[in-house]
Amino acid sequence: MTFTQCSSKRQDRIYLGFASAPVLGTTYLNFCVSTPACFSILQAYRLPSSAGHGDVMPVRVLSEGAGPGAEVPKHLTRIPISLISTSTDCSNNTVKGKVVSKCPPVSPASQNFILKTVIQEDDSPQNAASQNPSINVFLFGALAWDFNQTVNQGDLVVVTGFTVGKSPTFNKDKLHPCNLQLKGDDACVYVSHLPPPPPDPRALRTSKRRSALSASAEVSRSAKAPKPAYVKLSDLPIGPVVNVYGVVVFFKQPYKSRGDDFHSYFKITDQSNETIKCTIFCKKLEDHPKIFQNGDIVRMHRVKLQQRNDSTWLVKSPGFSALTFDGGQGRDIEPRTSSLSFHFDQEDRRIVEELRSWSASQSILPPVPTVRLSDVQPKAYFDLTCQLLAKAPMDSRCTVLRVWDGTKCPHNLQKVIVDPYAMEGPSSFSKKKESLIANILVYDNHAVFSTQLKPGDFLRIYNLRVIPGTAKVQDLTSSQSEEEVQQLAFHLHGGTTYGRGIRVLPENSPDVQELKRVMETLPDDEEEELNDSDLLEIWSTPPESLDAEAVEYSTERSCSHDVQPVTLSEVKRSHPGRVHHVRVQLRSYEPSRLHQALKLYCSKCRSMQDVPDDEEVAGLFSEASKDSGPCSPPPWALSGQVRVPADSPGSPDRSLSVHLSTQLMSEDKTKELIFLMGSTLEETCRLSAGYHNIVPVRSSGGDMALLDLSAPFLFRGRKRYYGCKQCSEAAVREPSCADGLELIDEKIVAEALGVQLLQFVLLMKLELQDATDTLDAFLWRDAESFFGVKAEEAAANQEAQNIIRQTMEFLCPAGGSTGERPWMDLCLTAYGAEDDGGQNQTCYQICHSTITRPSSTRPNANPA
DNA sequence: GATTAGGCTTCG
Repeated sequence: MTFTQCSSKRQDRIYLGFASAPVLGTTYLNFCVSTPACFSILQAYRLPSSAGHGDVMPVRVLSEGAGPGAEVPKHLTRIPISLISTSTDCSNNTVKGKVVSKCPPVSPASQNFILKTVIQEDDSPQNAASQNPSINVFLFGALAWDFNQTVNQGDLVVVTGFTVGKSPTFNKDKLHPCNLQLKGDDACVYVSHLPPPPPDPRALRTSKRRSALSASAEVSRSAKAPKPAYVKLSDLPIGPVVNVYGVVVFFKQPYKSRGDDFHSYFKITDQSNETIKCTIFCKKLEDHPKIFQNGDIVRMHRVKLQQRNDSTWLVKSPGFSALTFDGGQGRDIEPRTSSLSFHFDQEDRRIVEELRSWSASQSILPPVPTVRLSDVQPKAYFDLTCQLLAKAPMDSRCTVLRVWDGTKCPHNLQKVIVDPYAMEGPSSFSKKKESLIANILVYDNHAVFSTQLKPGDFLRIYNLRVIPGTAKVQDLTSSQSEEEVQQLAFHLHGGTTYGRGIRVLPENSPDVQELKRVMETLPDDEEEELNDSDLLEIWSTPPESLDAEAVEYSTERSCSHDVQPVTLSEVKRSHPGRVHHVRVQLRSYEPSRLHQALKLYCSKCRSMQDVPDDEEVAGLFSEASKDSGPCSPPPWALSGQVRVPADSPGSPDRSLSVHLSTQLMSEDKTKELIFLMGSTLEETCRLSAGYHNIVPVRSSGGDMALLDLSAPFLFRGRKRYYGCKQCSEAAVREPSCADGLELIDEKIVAEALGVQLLQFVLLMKLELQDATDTLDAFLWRDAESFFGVKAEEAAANQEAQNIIRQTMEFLCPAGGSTGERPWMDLCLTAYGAEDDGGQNQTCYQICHSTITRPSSTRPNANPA
């Protein structure tokens, strides 16, 4: 049996409508013959008196097709839009452009219509969207009405008889400093219509799979609504609302912005070779274009080009809607949308097919990073189409997705320890299926998004990173030998760069269909029979995701509280004074240098202090030895000399003065307790090997006194004891051992000396985590039972320290991932406490909880 | 009604 632990090496740091205007009455239409350019003329001819205009108005609408055409008078000179200024001579000039937007006519005064349209130079030398000049054109009165009836987006117009005004909206729309105003007898518009699309009997067939309701909605829509015109991306005017089609060449999945909406960022291109950035904000995720991969074709209605920061962006405007199509040639043309009602006909089909074949003939798309698990390469980034089998939150920022795509990755894959209770979906699979499963750790925003995923979902995970690493594999058959094996981990880092994200694919998507076909060739889990050896393995080994040590380490609650386990977020919401049971992982802990976890605690004044380090203590000894004036020992003491062996060969032994209790002398217990004066810390430690209790003393004004209580008042073997400065009334007194049998220990000495004994405690702050939250909890009162180690022992012996260190390393492996941290069942108490600023806060303490260790690290089982 | 964000890898 082997266990693995991932220690993947960190690499270097490594987004026209038709106004339902009141009926004006009859407009008189007069048809003329078109020029080769197929122009029609819109000219005021006559308006009924009911419209409130003069009897005769120069309105004439001339339609293309059969009949005589119209010609733009030859004496008129065309001027480029870019050269229009308020000083332009209007009488003999024309302006020609494509209608890129047409607003509904408005009627500020009753029946006095105004219509705004934007025309754009269609044949200027430059082809860039921002370069093609366009201008606002305002039409008044009956001309506005006729224009609305006759002219469509995309039509080519020539206007004459205009006046040039200053554009009040130039600052906003950046279109043109001037506008054209068409009113009065001289105003005239020549129109060249876009050819109408041929009728297509298949128009409605694409909706065959849709419900009758939506199909009928389409029919009714297409019967009533005008056909939208689409603007080529190179012709996009800045400002006006337009409709567009484009091939996606870059995209990010919609993600929650810092504002209120989801944000989609993508780029589209078309046959004009213009690439346009699109940035769409929508509250609802389903309103965003459903882009699955580069090459997809997006149709957007009611968007506008906006100029900002030296660049242009396509943004949505009111009434925005989007359809998305697979961009693959020959694939079904099935619009992706959540809208029940949308217009889609043979014209759309033609546009999609044209874009597909155009895009197939170009090299506009980046290489497809979609690979299967069988083909993954270390260090690569790739898009994975897969099925989610199970998932489990690892902590508040990480979720593991257990996925498969029916192929077997030839590399070793990272194992992840998952709490079976936290797993959504099966917590184990057959051995065969298990070998096809990849554990994908998704972080941050993706972990949040993953809460919406359900086992069984088909997913595409974008920009998944393959991280090569090594795992320590312990082969128990060869006792303690460890070998390192290469393995791969899959991470979906937080953020959206390079389109990182997760998308649920619909079941009918061709990629999912393909995936299903592969999976269907594999035997079902249930069909696999368990044989004897499998059974044996199940009995004798833990689940594969647990490592060998984890089997032996476990946490237990020893309390008798009858409460159900709760999540950390629930703990945080409850009031202080309660007991909670939680199932958590250790995210981090303080102090990282474990010796700093040792504290000295006074049970009387409840103060806590750090254990002084050796340097500080040595300083106190050296200070004390300077006060070596004459000293009269107390009457109960006998004074003498003690020889301190030299610390190195060649140097002389040193003699120090000691004082002993007369009573102990009489009992021949000379080794039990000595009062030692003038020694260094080091000498005191050396002597502590031969004397059970050593109390360092000094001379103070001729009397014998204890050292400053920052130093230990007592040395007992390797243990040192400290007193509370605040609560002690220290004086050198003879310990009383009434029966003479009592062992002299720190308590007896402390009591005799009037020292309030400080207690060794372990104090740690553990950052706990579960799927819902993190929480800082103190481990203090029950720290000794948690580790099974006395704090006093930890202060004095290496073995005890090792146990604590190993336990912490097991609970929170250095450099280890969340997946490698075991789950702990803990009992927490919540209590109110004042912080340094006197503010009330809730604190948490771990209690009644124990770690049980494997035998190899149990105290005394394996003395070093 | 405005805001959000506006690509260009990596904490885990």
